[in-house]
Amino acid sequence: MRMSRYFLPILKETPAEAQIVSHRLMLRAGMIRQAAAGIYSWLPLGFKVLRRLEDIVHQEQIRAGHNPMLMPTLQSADLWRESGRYDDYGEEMLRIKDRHGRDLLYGPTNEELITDIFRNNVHSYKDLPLTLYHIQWKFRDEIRPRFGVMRGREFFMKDGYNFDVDKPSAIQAYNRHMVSYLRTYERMGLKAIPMRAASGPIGGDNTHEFLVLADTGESEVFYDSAILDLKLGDRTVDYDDWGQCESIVTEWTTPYARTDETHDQAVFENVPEERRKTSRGIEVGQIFYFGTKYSDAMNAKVVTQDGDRVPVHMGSHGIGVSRLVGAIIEASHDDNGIIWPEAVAPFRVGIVNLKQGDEEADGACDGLYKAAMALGLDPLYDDRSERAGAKFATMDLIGLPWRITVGPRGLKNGVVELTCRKTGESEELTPELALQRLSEIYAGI
RNA sequence: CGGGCUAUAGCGCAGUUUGGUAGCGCGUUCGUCUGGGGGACGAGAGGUCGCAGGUUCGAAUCCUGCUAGCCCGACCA
Repeated sequence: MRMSRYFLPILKETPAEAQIVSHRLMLRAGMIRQAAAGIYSWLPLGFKVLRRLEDIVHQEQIRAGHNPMLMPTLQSADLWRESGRYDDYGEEMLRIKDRHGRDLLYGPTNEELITDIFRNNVHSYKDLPLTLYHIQWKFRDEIRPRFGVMRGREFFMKDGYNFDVDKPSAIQAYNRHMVSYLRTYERMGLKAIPMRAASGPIGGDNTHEFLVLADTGESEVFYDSAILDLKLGDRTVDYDDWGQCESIVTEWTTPYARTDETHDQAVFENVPEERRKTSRGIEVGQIFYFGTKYSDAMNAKVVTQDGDRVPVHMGSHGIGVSRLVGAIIEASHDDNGIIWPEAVAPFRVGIVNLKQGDEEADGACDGLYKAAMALGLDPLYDDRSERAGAKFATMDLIGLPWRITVGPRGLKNGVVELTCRKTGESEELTPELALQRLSEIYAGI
């Protein structure tokens, strides 16, 4: 993309309403604009990041054998009356009437709808296990939305639901989800720690939250620092292998890691003192096993091998995709702006032309730009007639992981400069070598 | 929902106390000079002062009502 044709309304000054760093940077970098309290438009740069995250979530869910689908944002109140949650959910649920006076709601989650789909179409144990998920906009009418996309009213979320014939296989689904989530966050360049959680309004006993450590996090967290060293890396996971999933879950849930809701100081003190850490965390996902809560209420039953009709065991699992955009920025930025992990960067490389209008510089940049596109490097070429300082400041603000700087001084010697946003380190290379280097970096991502 | 606060040009703000017809910085447009970390000079454009009503010769300024947004708390992925 050429910046001269890109819609990138960056702000030099910080808008008054933004309090935390991710909100400030998302506004300044032209990623979002507020439409109403807690409701945002995603401008091209923000939308690109959102899509990158969505893609990663889909890939990892499909890899785990889960079925992508799409449910509507608006739901009929009737199903929620059936589960009893129409009254339980309270003011957070946005209630709407259609022209016929029928009660609708903007879905804050989808247990009822998915259970309805399930009970109408699945009747036998032979169709299990089954996990359905979608990535869709949700709405919770928070009393006080704040912190930009971190706590908006409208948010983009992956929510998935597993259906199993009994508890052991539902626990395998739980484990499978934990592993797939660990992979998902790791691919995004994030350290998200599974922590034992309280179950909240969805219900159930078996639940973990995934938290990204950041000073601005909403939860206080207590953990054994040994958990930070755990990595899936390039381990291959067979999601049908119950033993393997269980051992990975055991590995990740053995070190102490809890939020303030479930924290137990006595247990925590068994952790060696030097590894005992307290911090704040942003919740970016949660998994639940809640048994037959909804299948009982909504009569979702399957026939077992023995011919019995039993309520199906369920769990639900969520990843806050739009919130992750903010969480990643909270965890990865400096005074100059955002620092995107390579896997989620909106563009993989920025090309800065230091002397727009100079025949040699323009020519070199055009060549680099086309070659980078051909290599799939998705470059953003700053071809504006701005001065060097303004172009650098823009690139730093929007946080592309790599920058190629092209100017007359280097071109005299046949080189351009490749700079890493994160470390600030630069290297002079021929344009060909710079592209080759980037291809290698991105080959594994 | 309780407490506090704000609303003036695209953004950040001053002006409101003491009423006299709106200003600064950034951005933006045009021109010239520039050209490796938000450059300089010159000339422009841009505002029903959140909305409605009232007081007054006259309201951004005073009064009443409303709306929207922000912060703290409770709540929350």
